[in-house]
Amino acid sequence: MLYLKKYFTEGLIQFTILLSLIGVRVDVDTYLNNQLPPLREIILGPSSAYTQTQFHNLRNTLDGYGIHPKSVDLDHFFTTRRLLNQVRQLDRLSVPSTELNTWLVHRDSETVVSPSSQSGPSITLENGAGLEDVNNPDATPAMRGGSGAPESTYNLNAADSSLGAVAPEGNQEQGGRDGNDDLTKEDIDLIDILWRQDIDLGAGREVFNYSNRQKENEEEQKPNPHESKDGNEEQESWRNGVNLQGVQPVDGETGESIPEQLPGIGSQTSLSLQECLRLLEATFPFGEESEAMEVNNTSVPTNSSSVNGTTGTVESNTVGNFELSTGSTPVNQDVSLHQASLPSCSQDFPQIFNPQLDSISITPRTTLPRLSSSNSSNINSTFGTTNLTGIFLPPHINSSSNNITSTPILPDPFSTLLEESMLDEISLLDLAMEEGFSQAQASQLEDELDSDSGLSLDSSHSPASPSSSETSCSSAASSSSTSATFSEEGAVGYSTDSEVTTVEPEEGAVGGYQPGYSKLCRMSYQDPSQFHSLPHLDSISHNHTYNLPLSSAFAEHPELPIPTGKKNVRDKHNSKLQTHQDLLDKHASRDERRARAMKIPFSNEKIINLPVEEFNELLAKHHLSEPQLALIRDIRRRGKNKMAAQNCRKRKLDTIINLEQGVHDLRRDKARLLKEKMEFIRSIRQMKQKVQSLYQEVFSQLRDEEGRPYPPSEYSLQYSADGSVLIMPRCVTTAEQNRKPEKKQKDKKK
DNA sequence: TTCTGCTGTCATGGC
DNA sequence: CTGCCATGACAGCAG
Repeated sequence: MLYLKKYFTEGLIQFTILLSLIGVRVDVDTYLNNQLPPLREIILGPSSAYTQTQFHNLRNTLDGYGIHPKSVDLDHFFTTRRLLNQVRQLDRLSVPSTELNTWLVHRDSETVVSPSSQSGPSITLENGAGLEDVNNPDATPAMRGGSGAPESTYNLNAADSSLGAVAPEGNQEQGGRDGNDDLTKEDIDLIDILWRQDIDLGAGREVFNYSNRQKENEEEQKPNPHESKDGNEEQESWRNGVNLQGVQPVDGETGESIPEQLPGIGSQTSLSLQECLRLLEATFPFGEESEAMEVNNTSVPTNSSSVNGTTGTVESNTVGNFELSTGSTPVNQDVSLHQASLPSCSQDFPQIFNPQLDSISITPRTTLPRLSSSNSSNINSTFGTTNLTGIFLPPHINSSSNNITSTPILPDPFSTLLEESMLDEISLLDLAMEEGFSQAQASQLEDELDSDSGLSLDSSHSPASPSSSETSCSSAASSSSTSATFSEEGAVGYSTDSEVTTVEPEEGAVGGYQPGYSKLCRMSYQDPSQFHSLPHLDSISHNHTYNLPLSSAFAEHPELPIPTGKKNVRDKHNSKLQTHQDLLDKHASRDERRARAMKIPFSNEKIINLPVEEFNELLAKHHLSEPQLALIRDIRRRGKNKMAAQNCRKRKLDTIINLEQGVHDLRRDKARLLKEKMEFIRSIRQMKQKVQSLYQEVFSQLRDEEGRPYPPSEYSLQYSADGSVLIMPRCVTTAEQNRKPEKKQKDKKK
């Protein structure tokens, strides 16, 4: 059965790891508690029968933060709950599951199964018990468990029971189990928020690494449950040794020793870690006692030492929360799972628990300490919770909790949470904006594509970019294997047409079908491949009347086949061309036929494109009648006007395209500016947050002549221009905002 | 048949 | 004044 469990558990773990890798959070807690009794049975073992009640108990404990029903702290508890709910409502942060999380789960399950785990609890219990007794005189007998074992022991049992380990003391679990779910989620949210906040505040990654190292150390340190059974004394001695060392946790980032004030947060976390480790060891007896003694000597002593040194017996020590050393502060005694779950608040928490802090601004802080105190009584439940949380919490949470000591600055947690939520909103806005921007870009791209399909084609021919148009046209002309001779004509307006015209023989008799070529140029823009298919020109339906040398030539030499026939020879669509030529002739004939009718001796092309001087010479050469001259002038006028109209239309298109481009650029700039704006807003908020935290910190440390803290409701800090900070009554501040109060002035360096 | 786009043409104005 | 160009407006044609 054990093997089956092990394999099954391993499979689940692997599956969970995969899920975590792809970002899916696996709420094992839920499944274990509610959904899969068989699974739980398999993983946790037959002892899970106990666990149900234990889970209930645990849940209760979590909800109540381990507060005894009769405890006066229930008020605080509800307050905390309310605040937490509010925070949750502000922003629900989904905690991503990670590998670490999965492993923790696995370990727990294994631990439960393994008989050693059962024995293990006793060991831990002893350690914790001693501490617990000392620290938590408040603990009710019921909480401690019917066994009468020390609280620590009880806690351990509870934790184990939560895991499915045998927990004969049902009483203990009552406090803790039920609340686990809710608290765990809340804690997760808080932890995640705080963790992010730490990151935002610049907490070094090494901090987390440090915590991780501690975790690992703890894992390694954790002797096998079996051994722990027998070696409870060893652990205690180990811890004692740690205490003797008096090593304080060191901020991984700053290298400074971390204040020991941290309440039970760390302890809780550590407890969960230890339990997890212990369970893991139980499952996978990789950890040798010797290896654990090495690890303990190194990492463990650091945290616990400080604790013991101050308070003498701190749950955290018992729990093995090395990171959080609360020894010096009386708060140390208060250990709450919540706080334990709260990751990166380490530095702030001292402030939080600092009684000097003004109640107004630090309402959350006050609540938290209270919670911790209340929890102190229900350490057992806390531990149970811790197990769940620690096990199921995402790795970063754990790391963050471990890192609490190392985190540099932690402002008011709730304000931080609020700030974070706001920041998240901003980030969401940013994302939305970015998305909008991307969408806008996409739409613009679509527009551009559309314009390319339509306008841009023309744009290439636009007068504004005559070069391009010309180039394209020239390319088209070149593709048509004709050398541009239009220069001879003295190109006018768009070279496109003129160049195209050059395709024809100089006389232009052979089909100076300019419009068609212009169209060709456009088509070439649309699809360059069409350059090779010049014959398509023949298929151009539009008839462009007068400059058509074709028609003129045809008119002049009716007997000759239509000049376009040259191209048509290559063309496969002769019949089509024939029809088209008919149409061309038909349409072109208007001025052409007139010219024919009037016996005009030269082509319309010359009439239109020749420079004025040459044109006049041409006219002078031939003795033309007045009607002929009038017709020629009309032809020239219309021809030029036609080109002018084409140029004009091209310019229009080009203008439109330019405007579109300008709109695109403006939109892009707008999006960029908005993004920058949001970034500035975010940075400003962060600065405000920091300033607020500093304000609170400074204010909380201020004392009057009698050493009493200033009530924040009556006094406030004012910043002077020279950088000094003044504390002055609020009434004065409000009434005499502009006047510099000469009241109490205390320079605060900051 | 209607709509739309393209083209040619005319009228006008400016240079 | 003439020539050229630009442009709006209109009409015709074709898809």
